[in-house]
Amino acid sequence: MAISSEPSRPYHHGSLRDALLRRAEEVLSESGVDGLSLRAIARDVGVSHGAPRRHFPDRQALLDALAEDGFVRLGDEIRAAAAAPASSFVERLGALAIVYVSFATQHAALLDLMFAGKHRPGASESLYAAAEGAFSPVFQLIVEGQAQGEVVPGDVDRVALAAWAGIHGLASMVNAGLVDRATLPSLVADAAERMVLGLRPRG
Amino acid sequence: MAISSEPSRPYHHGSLRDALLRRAEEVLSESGVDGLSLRAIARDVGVSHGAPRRHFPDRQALLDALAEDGFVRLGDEIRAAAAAPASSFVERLGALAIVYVSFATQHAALLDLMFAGKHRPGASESLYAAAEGAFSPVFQLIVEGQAQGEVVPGDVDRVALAAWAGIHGLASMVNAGLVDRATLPSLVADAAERMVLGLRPRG
DNA sequence: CAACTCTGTTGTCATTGCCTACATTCGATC
DNA sequence: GATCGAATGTAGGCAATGACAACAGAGTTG
Repeated sequence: MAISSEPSRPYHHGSLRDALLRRAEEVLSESGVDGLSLRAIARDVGVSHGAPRRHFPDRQALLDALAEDGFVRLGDEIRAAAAAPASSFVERLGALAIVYVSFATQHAALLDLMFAGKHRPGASESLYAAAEGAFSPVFQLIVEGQAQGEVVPGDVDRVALAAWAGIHGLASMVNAGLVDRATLPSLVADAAERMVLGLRPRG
Repeated sequence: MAISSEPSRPYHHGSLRDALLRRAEEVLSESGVDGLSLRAIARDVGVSHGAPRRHFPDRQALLDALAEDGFVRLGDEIRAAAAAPASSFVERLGALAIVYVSFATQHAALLDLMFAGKHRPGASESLYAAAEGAFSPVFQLIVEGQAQGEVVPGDVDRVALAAWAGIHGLASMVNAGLVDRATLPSLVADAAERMVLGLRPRG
């Protein structure tokens, strides 16, 4: 299970922080947050139990870093989907929704971490930044939609939030085990359709 | 903090299970799941650290029981809202949504527990039953709506899930701290409207 | 009253997170 | 390139925790 690497490890690992995060994420997806122990991860990586402290003041800091990393990766995927060629606004937004649900369901434990971290008072500034960065393509797309008259005008934050709630809720319910995984794709399609429908300017 | 009660406690507490659950729920809402320690709760209730084991084989069992209790109480509130006099289908369904979001946001940590438990393999049968029982009024209402032609026909589970995703997602995002609490009521109203809109037969 | 079962107590153990002192390495400055 | 301070890792210790086992009191049932 340990990330086996150089046979004779130098005193300084060189990239301990990254190694810890990598291993932590493995454990996270295999055993959930509760199964994540700093000491065990240190063992797996091959350092002493005190070493992680130099990079993460406490366990929560490690979890925050994982969450932040999660937002970054989610942001990458969303950005890629947003950049992909798409004919219509609807198609474009639908693609983002699919990417989101896909990420959320493939990294259930990580998603919990990501959304548990935001409301913690002491959460780092960079976590917030990462979260905002991840969702910025969505906001951007909605602003474009508004400009093109495809989306109801109004405060973007509010409009986006309302629209995205259905997508996030679906992902959340899948992770809770309320949804048969096989029916997920069609549900996502439905949700995306409903989202676009809900965004339409109403006469 | 402890639930002070009878001065000279008999050897047998009489209702230890309930007392533990009550105290656990207090701790849960004050300090979250991570702050919940079996030993601390036992201390608070005034029993030895081994006593809880007679009622909950391990910590997870206590959490499951909390979740189950949460579903029961949520069910009570939903049922009450469903039973309340309401003129229209729309109004009725909106009332359920409000009750749900209200419960979810007032018991954020508990909600996490409730929805984390469902996908755990070893979760007890009664937890599932409680969850289904809590949501049954929603299903029932949607079936009625379908009968009255107010709701698109089709598999109830699927329709209800799709509709409820927006509500649940909104609650989830509020708990994540993405929503200013002041704007919540109007957002819930929006979400409910969108939900009803999405349920309408199209055609 | 005697066996039996529940329920609670006490003591123990491994694990864990966090802390402090110490060791080794790296890097900047002279 | 030597020196000194900062960064990084090690070793040991501590209190708290969850799980477990052996035991004890209390109620129950024959």
